Amino acid sequence: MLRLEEILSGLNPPQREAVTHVEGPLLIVAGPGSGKTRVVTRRLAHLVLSGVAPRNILAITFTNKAADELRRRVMELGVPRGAWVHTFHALGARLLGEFGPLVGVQPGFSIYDEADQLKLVKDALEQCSLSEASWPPNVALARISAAKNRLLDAAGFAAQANDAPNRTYARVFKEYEKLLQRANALDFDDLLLRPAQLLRDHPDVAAALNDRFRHVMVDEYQDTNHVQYVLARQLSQQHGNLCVTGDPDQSIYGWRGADIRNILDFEADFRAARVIRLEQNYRSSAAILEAADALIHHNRARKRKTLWTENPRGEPVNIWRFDTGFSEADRIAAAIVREAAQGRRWSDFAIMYRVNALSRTLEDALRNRGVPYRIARGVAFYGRKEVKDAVAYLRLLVNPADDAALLRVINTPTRGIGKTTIERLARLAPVLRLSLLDACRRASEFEELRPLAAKLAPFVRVMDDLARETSVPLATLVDRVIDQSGLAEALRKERDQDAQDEDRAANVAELVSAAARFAEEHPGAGLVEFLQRTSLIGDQDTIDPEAGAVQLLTLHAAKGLEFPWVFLVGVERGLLPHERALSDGKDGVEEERRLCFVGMTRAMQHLVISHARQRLFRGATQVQSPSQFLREIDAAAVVTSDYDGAGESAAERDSSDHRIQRSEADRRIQHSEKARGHGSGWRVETDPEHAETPSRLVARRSRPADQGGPSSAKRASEPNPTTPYADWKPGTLLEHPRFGVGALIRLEPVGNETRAVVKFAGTGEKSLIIERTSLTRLAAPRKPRAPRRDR
DNA sequence: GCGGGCCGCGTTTTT
DNA sequence: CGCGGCCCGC
Repeated sequence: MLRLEEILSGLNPPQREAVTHVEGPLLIVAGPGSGKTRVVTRRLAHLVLSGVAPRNILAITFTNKAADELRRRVMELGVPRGAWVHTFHALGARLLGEFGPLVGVQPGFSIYDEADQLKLVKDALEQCSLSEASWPPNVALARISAAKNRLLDAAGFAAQANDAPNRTYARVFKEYEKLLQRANALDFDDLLLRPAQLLRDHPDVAAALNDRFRHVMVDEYQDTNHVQYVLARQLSQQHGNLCVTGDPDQSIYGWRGADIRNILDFEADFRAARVIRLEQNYRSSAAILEAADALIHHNRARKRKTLWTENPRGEPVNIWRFDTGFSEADRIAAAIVREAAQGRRWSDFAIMYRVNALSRTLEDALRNRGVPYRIARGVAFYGRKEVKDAVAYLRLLVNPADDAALLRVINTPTRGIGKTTIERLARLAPVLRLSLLDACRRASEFEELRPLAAKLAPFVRVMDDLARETSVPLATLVDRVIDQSGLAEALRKERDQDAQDEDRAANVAELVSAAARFAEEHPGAGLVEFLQRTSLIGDQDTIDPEAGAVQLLTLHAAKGLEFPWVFLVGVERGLLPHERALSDGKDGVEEERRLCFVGMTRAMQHLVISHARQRLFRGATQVQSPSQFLREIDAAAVVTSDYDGAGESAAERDSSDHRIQRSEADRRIQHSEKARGHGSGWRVETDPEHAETPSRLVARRSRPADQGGPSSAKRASEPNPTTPYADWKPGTLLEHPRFGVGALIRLEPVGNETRAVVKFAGTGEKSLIIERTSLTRLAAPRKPRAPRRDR
């Protein structure tokens, strides 16, 4: 059971003060590494200890990952279940599930993602007879989104549109809303806007929810936009028990509508608000903190905050200068290999950059040196085309009015239903006041559609057959949908024919596992809940700091994470601060500075900030100059090294320099070898438990083995190449064309097939159906790992 | 209806 | 340089 001493143990005075604050508005300004999550979880526990029922507590986060983490940690503290812990969007969806009809939202509504939205806007433009050339759909969409963030619906936007372009956008907005409503669909912004309207227009609901949620907590408050601010306010207006946590210095989503003033003005907005500052940093060395603090002091839009730490000073922050992005990448890869040889785990390192485009060079360098890595970007699982297709079938099943879903799948896999057919359908369905699916179904009843009926019939039959089976267990249903829609077969055929490096059939099969897992974790939940969840999952949720690999990520993706070693690359004018932000004036630059601050403060022990004098960008070499931010970092905390520049000192010309030169030659060798099918790769020692420790991860090089890598480590013994998987043991080395080499963790029977759970050092853990994927036992010599995009 | 090829474009992206 | 969208030809 909960005990006060336990809840307060190990807390510093301000942390303790924050945890024990119960009544009234509270702002916790939490600097980086100040134990914020700890305070939030303990505070929630303390509320319960003081007599608040868990079900009367609402905690709002920004990512699913943060919500899951908070839920888990609160439970570990011994707090009984019952508190609502959600992202803003999931909360909105849940409230609309309950009160939706009051604001015109019907049960079973679909949530449209950006692709769906874009399609809808294009349709709306067409309806308004506007050309996409003069009225770029993404601009229109941005206006609509911005309007919704300001709590304006189509009518509200029209009312305040006082110039010609905005009046046009207002027409598009109105049409867009009409299409959404016809599909019984909501976009992401609606998940916030509608609940805000609900609470505004229905005081009884507002009162009931204030009564239900006696205590409201909002995390990452610096990143709230206007609707979120309004929603937080509405939900706590009557009791005033709103506790927000955040750090204005880490507000990095202004470009997306986040309003830093929400946190800066909290005290003015919520009278008698208590403000508690968490300023002691437990994460970073004193040198790192000092450097970051010096940088952020150049911002004007801040809240007073004095960061300090009791941590040792540590090494100075390193600034590394390079001639090219290539030598930058290779030097970093080499440094990681050298550190790894000393016993650092691969997952101790992160490489951060402002734009995704910078990741390629780094990937190449890491691959060349046999370093396993993971990228936070990339098409996340639910973003993959084939998965979205499968999900669209499910959406259509739940919401037959979901026209966007229908358009996605009506000819996927191909059924000979093409542009003309679809156009005719789309033109007539609204006239007949039918959803597209109903129009398909009843095509033979209408003269204009009758010629199409024969072609449409098989598709309609698929949907009708599936609709009759929705009572089977979730995973079974998902499996049937994939199977009976013909998706499974089409993807299998595709795989067998053109042996591409991505196993899309395995990806949709994985959706079945995801459904099974969901059903297990959420007993009683059905397809509707599963879909709601999948619609709200983002890339962020795929970052796994524990994976046995170096993590590559954008600065935006880095927030909330920490790593013993951080490399911040490409810190050059035009890149960080980014040129597009420079044109936004001072506010733009301040946000870029905060971004840099976020990156720096992810580092625990070692921080390397690098820049190159020239960089290959968009096929052309660009001359780059160092970022102004480098000058703003306290010189006393920094050591600068010029790696291949002309003006370097003799002291700088150490062995690492030679390493670079040699590695340049190596790269060329590797390049030609790759072309001949002997590319580099890595292999995993046979103990998956320790797959991430460098001593077990053996870089396999085609060049001589004295390259400074962990080459002294034991080599994996060559596995027997031709044994059926029945005798595959944990630790067996397997190869997958997409994920590379991994170690088997376990086998599980799935019907009459077998699932292999495999830990890939690059990608992390995956479960794959052996029969349906080309998972092979590693044979020597290994084939080149399918290159992601080598030339 | 579908695939090949060409053209244009290219921050960041919690949901 | 690489991707995605779009157009055109089969």
